[in-house]
Amino acid sequence: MSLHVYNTLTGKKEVFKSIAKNAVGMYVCGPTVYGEPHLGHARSSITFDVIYRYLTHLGYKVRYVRNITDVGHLEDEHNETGEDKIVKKARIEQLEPMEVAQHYTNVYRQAMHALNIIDPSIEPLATGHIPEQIETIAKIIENGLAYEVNGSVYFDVQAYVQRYHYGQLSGRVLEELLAASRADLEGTNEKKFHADFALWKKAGKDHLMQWQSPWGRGFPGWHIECTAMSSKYLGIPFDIHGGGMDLKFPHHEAEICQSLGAYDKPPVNYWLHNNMVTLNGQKMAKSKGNFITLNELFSGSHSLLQKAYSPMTIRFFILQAHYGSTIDFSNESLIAAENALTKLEESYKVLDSYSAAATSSVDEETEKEVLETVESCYEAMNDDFNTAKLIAALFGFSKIIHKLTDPVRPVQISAKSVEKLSDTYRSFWRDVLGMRPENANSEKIDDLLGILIELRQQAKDDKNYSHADLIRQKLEHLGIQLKDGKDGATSYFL
RNA sequence: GGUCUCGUGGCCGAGCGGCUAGGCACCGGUCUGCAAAACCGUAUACUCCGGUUCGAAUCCGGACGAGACCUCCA
Repeated sequence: MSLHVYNTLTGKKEVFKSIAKNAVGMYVCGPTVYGEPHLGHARSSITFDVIYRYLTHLGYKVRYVRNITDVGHLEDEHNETGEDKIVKKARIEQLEPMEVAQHYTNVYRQAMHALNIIDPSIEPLATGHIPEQIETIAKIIENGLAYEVNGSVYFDVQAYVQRYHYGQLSGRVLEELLAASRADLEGTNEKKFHADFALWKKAGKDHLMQWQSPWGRGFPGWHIECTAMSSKYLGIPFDIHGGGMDLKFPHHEAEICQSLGAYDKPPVNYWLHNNMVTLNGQKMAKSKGNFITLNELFSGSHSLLQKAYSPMTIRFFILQAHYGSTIDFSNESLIAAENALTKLEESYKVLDSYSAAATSSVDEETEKEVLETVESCYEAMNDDFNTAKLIAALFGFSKIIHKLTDPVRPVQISAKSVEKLSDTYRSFWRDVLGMRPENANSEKIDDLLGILIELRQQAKDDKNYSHADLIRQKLEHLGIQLKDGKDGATSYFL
């Protein structure tokens, strides 16, 4: 089966076909850097990280662009007191707006690295592309699809619908937008039509982030940066545009308008949207104040957290569900994820140190299982990046590995099959799912535990089991687990 | 109010018309000084009511429930 993706634009699973034969252009909406990154950000970045990794695994050369929105945009566009979010944060924290943006950009990047997310090929900043945005806006005006009022520029939706189909992505129709109109809020509005959206906003004197433009001093509208930057680095149209579900409307709908408005071409062939992380069934969001930041998860410092959860646990937790479904946060499911992750990680280590004994007897049944499981790994990922199914397949591998290394009656398979199993497991576990071992044990710890294991062994030899158990128990309290193997050797797990 | 999505066993979560998803937890067994791990085995499902079909968790209609978007949001 070839790669199929669920295209939110058409609402269907489609065969994925890239524009260039062996290359893919992918753009994903990154964060607005005015606050701590939370679980929701992790979901989006992990989703597209795995998509990026899998496309690369399939042999595509991927140019992956993920922006940083470092202009805060308005808290409330309809209200004159609407304040730029980054500017507001800067006022509260008594910093330069760019200090705020820089700080949260740094925090975001650190968290991404902790989650083993590969850096995008290009990570453009909105403020670094003001000329490009102005240029794009000018093109739209030139094409008669935007108008200037009082130093601000708005997209002319009414003119747009004369030429193009509006609401393709969000399924919204203009009549609906009219019906939902907040006419009562529009007293001071400059827009000709309430569905029009800002491309450029005039800045007041005390607005801290502002730039010179053909329309006077101001700052760009929220949606235009993605159009300007994606077209600059990926061309038009490009292959994949990703982001959270909540961005479908108005943000992505506006991007389609802007792209058609400026270039007469739709921006992208495949729209992919990840679903939300919920907390007690409610969307986790900054604006709702019910979010848990990534650093809180890593350290366990949040009243809702029973314990700290490692970055890989978070990553695994998210990958256990398909990206298109919501996932509900709970301590129970995080702990379950932690246990499951440990199992797969241990099987991986066992396999890593396994070498097939030279033998002529080969278990046909197991041989077949290996091939089938390899197959199901690809099937899972080709089916719209179904990581939940992939993980189920990896547990299949785990079972096979334990059969091979059974201390009593190990099953034999051919060296070729072992290699196949090993390569596939490594590819999918490490390269595609991006799971990395977390406890790089320092040599000192290894030596120290070696001493304790030796002392315990002496106690065991003397049949002083209470002493032996005491050592094991005390280590257990420190989170170190001792396991006595069949061969008499003891191993430890942090 | 409008648009849309979803409702699976104790918990999480695949499934898109017939064939064991998987994980976590639980229980029984093998192994072990005891644990742990591993292995073998048992159990627990498809919100409700109609319909289509030889056959439905899966398709259609309805009810109830939950959520998302319609303002900034991953």
